[in-house]
Amino acid sequence: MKTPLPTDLKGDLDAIVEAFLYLYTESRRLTKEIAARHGLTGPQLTVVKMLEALGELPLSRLSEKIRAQNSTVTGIVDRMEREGLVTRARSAADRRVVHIRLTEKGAALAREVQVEPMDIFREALEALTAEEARTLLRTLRKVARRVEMLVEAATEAEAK
Amino acid sequence: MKTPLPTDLKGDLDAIVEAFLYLYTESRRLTKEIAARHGLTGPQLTVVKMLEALGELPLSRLSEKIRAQNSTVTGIVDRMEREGLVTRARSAADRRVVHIRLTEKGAALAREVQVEPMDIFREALEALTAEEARTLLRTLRKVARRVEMLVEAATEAEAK
DNA sequence: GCCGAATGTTTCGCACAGCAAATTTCAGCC
DNA sequence: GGCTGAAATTTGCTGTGCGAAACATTCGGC
Repeated sequence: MKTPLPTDLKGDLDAIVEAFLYLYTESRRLTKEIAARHGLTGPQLTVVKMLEALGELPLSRLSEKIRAQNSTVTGIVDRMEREGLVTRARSAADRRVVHIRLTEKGAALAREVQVEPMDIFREALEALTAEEARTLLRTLRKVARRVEMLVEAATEAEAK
Repeated sequence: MKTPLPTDLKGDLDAIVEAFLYLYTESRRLTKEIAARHGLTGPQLTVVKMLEALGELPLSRLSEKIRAQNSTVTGIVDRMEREGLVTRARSAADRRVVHIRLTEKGAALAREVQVEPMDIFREALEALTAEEARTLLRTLRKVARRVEMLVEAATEAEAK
């Protein structure tokens, strides 16, 4: 710690966590609302946008991207396929893998929903000055690096 | 804008969103993992810690705190009551309201799980200087206010 | 003191998310 | 060919989450 000032740093940290949680849950709630307006659920909107950005993807790749298990994603894709939003196609190169791709209907929907997840958050960020944004980014990155370290330490401790 | 530098502000904002999401999902994943280690789910751990900090709470108050509907919280409390972690008690003052309180078992569990939700995030925040923390807080608050405004604007537009 | 509105909670029905374990199909290797 | 491991799916289960409706209670007004 460079500046040990123990003033009411603790209070500040609590407040940061609170603000952070507010921002996240609110952004997420809105995303869900937008998704619902188009007959989608939150995760489904995420998938649609992911596929729009990256083109077709093996299911496993998709699972990694949205941080879920294959079996979970299988279910999500099932429901989306049922709605005619995506198609499955076995890979010619490796017939174990299944490529997920947007249908025309899915692609149209993706274009229609111009809002990306977390968009309201992004929009709110525009109230910041460039200076503030840069500082915020630097700070968040610092915190992120620290989280990474803590995570590593934790997983190592587990592999005791 | 004090510093109009429109350099690659957009890129910065994207990076902020990314870092933000990383921090959230990672913190949440860890919280869930810790909760699971003690036979709890994520929301249940949140409730336990909330009650530990605030004492008994009306169910509605609890719902607000964890940002969920009453009907959702009823379910969560049901399961926790089944496990003997909390009790319900009708208020004497207003017999409509139900106070949720930790049982001895619940309180013991709360003491045992010293980690609060988002704790790893909080821990990572300690890598910041007091100065940085204060700036971060100020910036997040600003963004939060902006989100609030956007939310209000959106809900008003809906009530057209 | 009664009535209608408001408040707090629960019930019900529903759909999705999410996981683990077991299974199937396939690729690559010896 | 037989083995091992990877990719995806199936199955079975639990929890989350919501909205609508039901219910009890309280409160405000008259």
